[in-house]
Amino acid sequence: MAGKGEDTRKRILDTAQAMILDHGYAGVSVDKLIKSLGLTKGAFFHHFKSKRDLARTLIQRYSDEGVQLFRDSLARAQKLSDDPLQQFLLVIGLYEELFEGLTEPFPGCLLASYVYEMQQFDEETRDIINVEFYLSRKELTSLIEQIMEKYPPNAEVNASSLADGFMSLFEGAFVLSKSLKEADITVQQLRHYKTYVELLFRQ
Amino acid sequence: MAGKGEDTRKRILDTAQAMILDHGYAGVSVDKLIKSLGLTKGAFFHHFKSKRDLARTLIQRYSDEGVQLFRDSLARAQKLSDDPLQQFLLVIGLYEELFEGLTEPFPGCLLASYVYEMQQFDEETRDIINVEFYLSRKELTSLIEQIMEKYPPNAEVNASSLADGFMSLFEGAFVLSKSLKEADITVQQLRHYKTYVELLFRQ
DNA sequence: TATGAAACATACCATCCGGTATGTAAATCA
DNA sequence: TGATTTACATACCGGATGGTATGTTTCATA
Repeated sequence: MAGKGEDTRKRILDTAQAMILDHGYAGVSVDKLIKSLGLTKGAFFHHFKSKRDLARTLIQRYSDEGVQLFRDSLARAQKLSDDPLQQFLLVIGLYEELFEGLTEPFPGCLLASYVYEMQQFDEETRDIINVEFYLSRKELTSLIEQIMEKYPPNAEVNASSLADGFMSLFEGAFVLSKSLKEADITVQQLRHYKTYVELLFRQ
Repeated sequence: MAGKGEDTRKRILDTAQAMILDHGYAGVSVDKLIKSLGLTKGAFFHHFKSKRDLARTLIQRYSDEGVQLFRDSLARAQKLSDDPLQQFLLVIGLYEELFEGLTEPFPGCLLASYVYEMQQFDEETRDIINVEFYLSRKELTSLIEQIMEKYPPNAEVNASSLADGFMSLFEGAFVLSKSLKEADITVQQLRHYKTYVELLFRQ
């Protein structure tokens, strides 16, 4: 059971994240944030000791959710197949499902938003972003290496850069999607990535 | 011959662009900008009637340069080959060359930087970004359609989403590159894209 | 060499910014 | 029930912000 305090804290985080993806971190003042929440400064600084504290908490939450989503997806895929290639294709399919239903463009990636304002943040906050990308790369690379051992690729490719390609896909698709206001760009790029993997490892 | 005024104007634009890619648009105050340039407010507001004016001028210049680069690359490729597939592969190769020599990560794409602060800008500025993506997509799609007519693809793909993939590649690679401070991510992703195109259209 | 415009510099302003100090109602619990 | 903590609200502060008004210097040109 979440108390009222935790509920308000979550409301602040959710609203802040949505606003930051549209205005940027520096573009979201504490005043504007609390006004759109119907709160006061007292409330905000009760839950977060500074704006930097909010920024750090926010990106940590976002990063944790991202890692969790990937691990859950992989776990589901591993239950459905023992073959690493099939597992990877299933994971891609699960991400497709996530973005298939959207009528509006995905609001964007908070990591990318931070990356383009990197100097606004302290080292601890910047490190959270780094760790997220390193961790995702590591786990994805491990899966792709299993695939490459079993299926010799039809072109000279490198496992970790193929993993980077998967992460990069979302970052790129989100930017185009946000600007062009087209909801289906991410799904289309996921399908291209899936096709690429199939063409690479198909005998 | 550029007078001293035009030179200062260019210096402001160049410095502003570099700073915005690190701090975000809202994170670069006019004060900080002129301080790092060794100028005064009088100088800045002589060259730009407002900060918004700087933002608009900056993104227009960046967009124009991007379109120009693509058209130049395509023109060079067309001189080297009559085949649309070879032309596309050559264009990708030319972009590879551009990013091959870098020792530091590419500072990022100003369009993406703006996209993640979209609400900071007026409609005219937002439109410049839109037009850039639409135009690039259109010209790239046209080339890919020529390829598809001549070479039936080995998988069911769509020309415009494949074009989106090329633009998306840079946006994604820049984000990873900036965060991980690895200079070669963009080149690696360009090589993957080239491999994908080859696998798609190879008989 | 006089003149006007371009290219800056200086001083100032209203507003907004993150942050603090203090107060208070409500929930928790010994 | 009394004491303490949690969860807010109010009022205020010093500094930064974008922008303006008013200079001064440089420089081409007539």
